[in-house]
Amino acid sequence: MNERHSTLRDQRRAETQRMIQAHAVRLFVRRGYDGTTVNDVAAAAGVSPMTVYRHFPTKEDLVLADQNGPLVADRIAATPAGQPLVRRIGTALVESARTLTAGDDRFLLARLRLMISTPALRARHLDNHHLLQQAIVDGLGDEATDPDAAFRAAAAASACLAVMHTALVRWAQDDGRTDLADLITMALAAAFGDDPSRPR
Amino acid sequence: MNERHSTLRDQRRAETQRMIQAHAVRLFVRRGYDGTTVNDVAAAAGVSPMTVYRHFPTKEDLVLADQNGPLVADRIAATPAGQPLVRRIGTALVESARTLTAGDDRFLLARLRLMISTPALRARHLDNHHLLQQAIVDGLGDEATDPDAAFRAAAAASACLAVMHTALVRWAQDDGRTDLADLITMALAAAFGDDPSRPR
DNA sequence: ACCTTGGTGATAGTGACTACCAAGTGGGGA
DNA sequence: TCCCCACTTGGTAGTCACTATCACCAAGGT
Repeated sequence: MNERHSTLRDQRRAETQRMIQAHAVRLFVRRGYDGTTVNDVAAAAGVSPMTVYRHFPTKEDLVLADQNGPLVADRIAATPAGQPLVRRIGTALVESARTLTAGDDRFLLARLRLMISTPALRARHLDNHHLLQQAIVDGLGDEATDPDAAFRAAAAASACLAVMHTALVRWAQDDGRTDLADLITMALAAAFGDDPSRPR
Repeated sequence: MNERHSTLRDQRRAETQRMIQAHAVRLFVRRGYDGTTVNDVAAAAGVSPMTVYRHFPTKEDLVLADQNGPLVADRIAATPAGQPLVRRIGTALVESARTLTAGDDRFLLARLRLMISTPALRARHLDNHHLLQQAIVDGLGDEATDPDAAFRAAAAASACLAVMHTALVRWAQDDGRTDLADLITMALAAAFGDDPSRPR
């Protein structure tokens, strides 16, 4: 069939998505999330409302959509299996934060501030951790086969992700001045104990 | 003015709220959350849609509304300040779970299953932890005055709440057969390693 | 040259939610 | 006891997110 043929179409599709999202975030920042309708976004982007809904199923996705989720999950699955799970996940989260903040922070910060200040966005953003948590548990597949081990892994993963979210909130409040990786490290230490050498 | 005069009116108000919520959950369980409109709920409860919206600002509140939040926050504030925060919060959560499951579980379980299976409800339920987290940090007021201490407390609180949520999901999946307090204890041990028998 | 596929657009809905305004009712002060 | 008023409720008409269904067009492979 058509597996890798339609790279050009994929490129155009990705480009229109990026363009629509850029207009959306710009309008949301300027007029507020609730003060901006999807029709406004469509008009600003020069497309029909239908097109916006095709690329972003919900209005919230206009802010929340990114490709960072699987990246983090893969990084966690690649950590050595010997260490305790919270340390493995924590390390992967800190490394991901370093990668993420290496580029342009402004767009990321704008989106993050919207996510934190808007209840609907904050809720969905937290709920996305559910997917990441499942990906983590699945990525451990062979290590945690019985239900109890999977449950324990899920508990550890959710705790780490919640801690990261707290650090993200703090980072956004500080306008990105503090290093995100350091914030996550500090938050992880506060939650799980700050002894770096040995599992407690 | 009218401070404590209207106890009778408060009673009636609470009663109609309880009645509307009971009808709502019953319909949601039977026909599904998305398959039930607020008008359906209003009709089943014998009131106008307006009245439903007055008592429950959003459709989600028909499932999520309860009075357990402040109860937990108070219990945490009452824990001895000497112990590490995750242990204090964890203990309070386990005790709250015991209190909560002492009564009738069926209504609680039905609501919980709805919250877990319905994306919009799951998101809001997680977001409610944000309020509880803030209440915990505020309840510690005198103990954590500088911003860094508050940040660390927030990180610990969010981690504990996320772990509790994982236990709640497992509890609902087990139809409440396992003891909720035991599940929370196990999940806390998996995340924080403060299992008295064997730190991992 | 077909014609299949995928992106786009217009129309007409449904349903959650929000003013705004009208009416009844119970409770407390005169 | 009676009346006033706050509280609760109901109706109407709207906005807005989102969906279903139609048709159109522009590639891209055969």
